[in-house]
Amino acid sequence: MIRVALRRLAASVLPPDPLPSAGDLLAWYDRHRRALPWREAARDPYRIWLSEVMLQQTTVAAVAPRWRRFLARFPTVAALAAAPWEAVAEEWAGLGYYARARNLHACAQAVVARGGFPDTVEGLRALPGIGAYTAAAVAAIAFGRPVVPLDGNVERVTARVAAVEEALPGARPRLAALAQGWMAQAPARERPADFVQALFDLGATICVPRSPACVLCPWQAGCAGRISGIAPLLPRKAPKPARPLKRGVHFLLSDSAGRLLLRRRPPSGLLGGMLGIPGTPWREEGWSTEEAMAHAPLASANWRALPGEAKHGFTHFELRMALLAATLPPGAAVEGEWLTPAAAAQALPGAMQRLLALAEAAGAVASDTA
DNA sequence: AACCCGGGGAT
DNA sequence: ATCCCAGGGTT
Repeated sequence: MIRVALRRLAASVLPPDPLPSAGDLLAWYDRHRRALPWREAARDPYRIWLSEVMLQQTTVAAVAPRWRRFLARFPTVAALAAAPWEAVAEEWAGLGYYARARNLHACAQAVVARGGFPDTVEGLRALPGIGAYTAAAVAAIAFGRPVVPLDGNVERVTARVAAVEEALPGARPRLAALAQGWMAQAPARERPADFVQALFDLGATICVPRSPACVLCPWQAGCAGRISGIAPLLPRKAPKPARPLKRGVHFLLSDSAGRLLLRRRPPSGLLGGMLGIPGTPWREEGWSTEEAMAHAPLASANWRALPGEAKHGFTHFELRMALLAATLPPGAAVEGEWLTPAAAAQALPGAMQRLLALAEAAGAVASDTA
């Protein structure tokens, strides 16, 4: 209450904060911009869009090689649209947030159907997998629209420069308005693509979450957070709840050729549309052997428990999986797809790869270290 | 508004 | 162990 009163008093007595200089930031960007693969080519909306979707909650270092590999396999939006889902899923395996891949595929088909990418925020926003952030990012970077996408970098830079003490996510509209106000200045509005990427680079290389390098910052002189000494504490965030522990039991069935039984998971939900190793649902209560066996792909087989557990952390829960292994009895038929261990390691999400590693450590599958 | 959805790197 | 990352969809 006292703080709010003081801020009101200050606002009534002191002149308004000077706007950060877009020119200073752009001059810094011209000297220190990161060399990223999607900045090398001309402004191809397909390549920009692909990079933005891959970069959702995924680091630049992880995306760069996958972006190149994806484009080598699907060089155009038409090629992506025409590809079968299985090929897209295989190419996305390991990148996480698999709804991104499903929406990417649907978006490519929608873009081809309408004859190309829309060049406005509203048009982009209507496409599958394109939310407020990606619409603004593609509009600014690929089409030169003067809009600022609000990502984690821009949130952090803006909260610090303006010393916004309100916690996320409540502060988001205020931060977006502040950043959009900067874009309205010259020369930012003449270089929208560079200005938003300059904000990204500032947040990624100088205005980092912990220990920001304020002495190197082109905006240090006008940064209210630095001046008041609270920059490293911003932006404030609402506390997150603890993650529960869940357990599951999985079944690794090998045929006489050493191939493994996998099944395609349901198209929506956790790891949706991806291949998986058959198993029980994942729940907080543990599984008895009898109870788990009801979920086995084949009841009559030489199932044996492998030592240890596979652990995997998801955003909202921690997972521990036990693994039973068996070989396919002659003449038995089961539903699913048979893949070699090497092919499985290529196609499976990380959680399932943990199970494969457990099996390899127990000598239950051929380790493909060749 | 609340909840769901991966994986990897830095600290 | 925790935080963070060029977020989006569903209900």
